[in-house]
Amino acid sequence: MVAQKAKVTIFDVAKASGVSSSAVSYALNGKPGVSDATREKVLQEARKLGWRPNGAAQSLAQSRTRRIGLVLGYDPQLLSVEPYIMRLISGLGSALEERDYSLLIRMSMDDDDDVSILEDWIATGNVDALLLLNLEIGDPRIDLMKANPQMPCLAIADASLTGGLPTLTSDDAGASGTMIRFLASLGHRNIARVAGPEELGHSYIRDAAFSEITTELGIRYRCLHADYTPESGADATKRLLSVTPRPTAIIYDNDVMALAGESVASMKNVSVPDELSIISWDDSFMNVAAHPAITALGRNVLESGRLAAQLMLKLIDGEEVEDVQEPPYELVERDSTGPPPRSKFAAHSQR
Amino acid sequence: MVAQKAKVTIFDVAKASGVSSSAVSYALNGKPGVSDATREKVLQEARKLGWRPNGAAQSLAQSRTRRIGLVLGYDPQLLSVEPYIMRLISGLGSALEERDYSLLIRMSMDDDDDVSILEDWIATGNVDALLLLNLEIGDPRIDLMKANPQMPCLAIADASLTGGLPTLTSDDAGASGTMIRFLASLGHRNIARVAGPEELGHSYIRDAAFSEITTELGIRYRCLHADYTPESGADATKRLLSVTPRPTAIIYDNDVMALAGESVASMKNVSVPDELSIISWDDSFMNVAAHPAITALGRNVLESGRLAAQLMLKLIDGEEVEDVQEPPYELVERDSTGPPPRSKFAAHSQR
DNA sequence: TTGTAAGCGTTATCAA
DNA sequence: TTGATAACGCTTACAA
Repeated sequence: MVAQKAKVTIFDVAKASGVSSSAVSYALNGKPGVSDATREKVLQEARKLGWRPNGAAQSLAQSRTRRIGLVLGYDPQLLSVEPYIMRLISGLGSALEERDYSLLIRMSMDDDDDVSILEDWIATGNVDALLLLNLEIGDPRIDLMKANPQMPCLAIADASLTGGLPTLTSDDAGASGTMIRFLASLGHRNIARVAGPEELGHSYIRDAAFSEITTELGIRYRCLHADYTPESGADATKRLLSVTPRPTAIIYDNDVMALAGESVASMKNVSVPDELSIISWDDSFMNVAAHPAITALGRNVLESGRLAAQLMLKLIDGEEVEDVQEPPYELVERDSTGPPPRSKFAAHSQR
Repeated sequence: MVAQKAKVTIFDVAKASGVSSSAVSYALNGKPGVSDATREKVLQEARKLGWRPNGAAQSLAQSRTRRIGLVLGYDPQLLSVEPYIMRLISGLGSALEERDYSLLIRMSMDDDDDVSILEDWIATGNVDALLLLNLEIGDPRIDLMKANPQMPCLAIADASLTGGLPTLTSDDAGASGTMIRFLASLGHRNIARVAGPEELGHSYIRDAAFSEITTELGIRYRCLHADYTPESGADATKRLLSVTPRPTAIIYDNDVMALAGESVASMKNVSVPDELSIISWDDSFMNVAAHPAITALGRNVLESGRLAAQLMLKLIDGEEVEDVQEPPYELVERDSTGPPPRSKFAAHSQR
């Protein structure tokens, strides 16, 4: 009842209950091997003494830590620009909580660091499973995990990037199609995209999908790579708005760049959505707060996090895990999208 | 060199080096008690075998986990709206990394949960120190920590809320003064504030400071409490814009609400900054991306995180820690602030 | 300088 | 159903 100052161990509980430490262990863990009477007695004494299992001892004995490891790339800019990570952590955390697991986080300063932290965790047994994010093409982490198949590991990425590791796949290609077709259905035939950094795995997937689908639909498409910051988004937008014929719609790979793009349009007196449609990849409060509110491709990141946690727990339990698809993207139509300016003539009206 | 499948222990290293396990331990930990020759030999064999200390065993033997605990309130909305937490985590993580510490995170679903997670960590010894955020007035966590003085604990909050616990104080009162005086110097005599939830400790501090300072300066001040979401920010803005005489400047307690407020102004054809000045408390990419770009009160949250980490490490080392001040807020002037509309007449022009 | 052995607090095996 | 007792892998006091 009362929290004890001195640590109370199972031996204290054993003495108080008048039984051995092993009986106590069985009783406290709900395992067979003790009579109901002593079990009752032990539980009572344990509660009375305020006993709680020592984490390190438990980990040592069971080689199980009840922790899941996540290495975050140290890029304060990216980390704070992207609501994604925090939402993912929320989802992970809430699902882990249900199983009394916690999330162990370390920060890597560069890619080598990233790998060595993972190596450390694998070797020291400090976590029960690993979650891999932001895989790049030919990512060294994949080889590392293949060399250590005993460590459960889940990747969140397009399956083409994960080399056969258990994967929670994001449908970036499908989402690309959704957006292009949405714009096409509004009448747009000349669209542009302000993408994220080229070396990121999902940028690569998106790049490929966009090229393919726009070609297929006979839509003019132009892509500029930026770095997710408002400055880079504004910059790319300025360049795109000076191209002739000017694209009638721009898709931004994140919300900050979309907002920055909308600001540029406003400054240049390019009316949104009358003269220019804007879509943001990944939805957030920013899109709602903007004026006009920005149409966005949203996904339930929280649910992704929960799903990822559940899959890792399965892996830890030794179950087979098939690749699972993230909750699908959904287009949230707001006020920043509309038909292109009088289709045919738009291309001529500016020179 | 090559990663081993089977776990290699100090006994393996001992056998390979032809010495005892304790000699190995001394050698590997750089402690005196072994000759340079054997130390050399042991280090060499350890590397050859790919030995790494087992985390659980080390924790058990030293009662030291090299982990710091952080409980996050599960409010996906707040967590993702606020770049603050992610930036703080980045700062914490980077400083902890330098000392090979990691961050253990759990998610609490409500206040009771919060306390019981902390209790659990204290009792099971799963972390070496705790970081407390978002303290409320009369927060139960303070009593908990006072009842367990053996657990190092740092609070990030105004010192008036932390009941004597080691504290990294944020100067919310001072910051309030900075903003009010800035607006006053521009000529504003009628300002409003869209605040965060009333029950939050720092809202309370800000509320008090604002009332006091505006009274002192003879400035008309009105405050509406919202909940950090764009909807609530937009709502509050609408109400404030319909008050007579209309405030000539609005301060928002976070950036999302500031952006939403700016959108409302734009919709109502209230020109920013000509007719209305806007300031955001806490700076982020949103403010830069907005149009007009939003003047904001920024602070180096990353540095706060690093500072907090260093203080906790000191506490863990048993050093005394005096209360420390967070890096100061700084006003970043952008395009959303300016003098009020022809002072005297502004109040009359609307009825 | 070195090795032996006793913790650290559990879990789990094996006789009794 | 019980209670010794041996892991788990490391640190460290104490002997040699």
